Amino acid sequence: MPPRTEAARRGDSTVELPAEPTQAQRFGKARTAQSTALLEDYAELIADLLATGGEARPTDIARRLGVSHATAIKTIARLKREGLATARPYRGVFLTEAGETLAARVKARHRLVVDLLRAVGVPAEAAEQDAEGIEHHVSDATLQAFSRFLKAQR
Amino acid sequence: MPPRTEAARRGDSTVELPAEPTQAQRFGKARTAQSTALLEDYAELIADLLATGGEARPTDIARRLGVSHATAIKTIARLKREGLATARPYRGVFLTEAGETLAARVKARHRLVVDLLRAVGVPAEAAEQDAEGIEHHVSDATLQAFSRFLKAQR
DNA sequence: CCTAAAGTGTAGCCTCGACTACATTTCCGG
DNA sequence: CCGGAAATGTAGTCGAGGCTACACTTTAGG
Ligand SMILES: [Mn+2]
Ligand SMILES: [Mn+2]
Ligand SMILES: [Mn+2]
Ligand SMILES: [Mn+2]
Repeated sequence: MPPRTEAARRGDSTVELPAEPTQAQRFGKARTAQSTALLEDYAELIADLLATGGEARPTDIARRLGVSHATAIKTIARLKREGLATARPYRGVFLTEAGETLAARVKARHRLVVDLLRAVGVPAEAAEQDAEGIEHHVSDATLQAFSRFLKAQR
Repeated sequence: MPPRTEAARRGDSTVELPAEPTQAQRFGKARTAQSTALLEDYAELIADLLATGGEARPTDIARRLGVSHATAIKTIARLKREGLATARPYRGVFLTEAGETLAARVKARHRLVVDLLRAVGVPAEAAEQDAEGIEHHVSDATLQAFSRFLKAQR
């Protein structure tokens, strides 16, 4: 069953529209972003717990995320593997330099996304809810645009 | 090791800030949204292929998404399980009524997300790229706000 | 018409992220 | 000071979503 799609052959010198490889790259990047989303949320949350309560315990993390403590512990193991966190058994979780950097970036981004949603008229609770997922798919270019837009708003 | 977090006990009558169960629900919803993201992208793409080329073959779908054809076929099986698509062996994939409804909704939402990003100053390519991930986390309330904002823009 | 290339399908493997069940460690309160 | 509750850690299972390898249809084209 050879190609039925005779159009859109390689070799077209004149660009026209969202070509197939372009779309494939977009989907691929979106998949990559998703794979780091969980780590970002953990880093942000751990930093928050450390800042407020002074310690980040697996059970606290699990309760805040709405998952079992076993799940949290496994993901913390992944954070350690990726060099984002350390943990002393029965003594809580801590962020490495890289982890803190990530957390700070993620926190600022989260805030910016919520602010932009609010600025275009999204109700508070919907903005908070949607931002939790949206934030992981916002590129630097988009983030800068958000920032400029908010600055120009006032 | 009993609870160290004495504050924020259940029974607080005076609301104050993003409580723990609230945050857990947000994360949970974001996880749910993510689980349907792939099906949404497939539905949208299949509808697009059927509308333009007349047929949606596993290989075309795979190439457009940037995955192996085996992966595409497995996900198509999930679409069938969920009642969103049908397929006759060696004869391509089709959408059910539910699948078409989903595809239409997803396509409109995708467009709206891109338009809003562009409207707040996001460069074209970044808007297209980020929308691919963002779209799956935009609630109806947010979508309505986007629509209102764009209408008011002009 | 027949064959080889393209498409399709199946099987088996992997990682991630979720869960439950159970074992171990810590530490509070009587 | 010690017993039990809470927290922590470990093991095993599951489904989703990737992949490669291989077998089987279909069909274009010589
Ligand atoms: Mn998030
Ligand atoms: Mn966040
Ligand atoms: Mn998408
Ligand atoms: Mn889309």
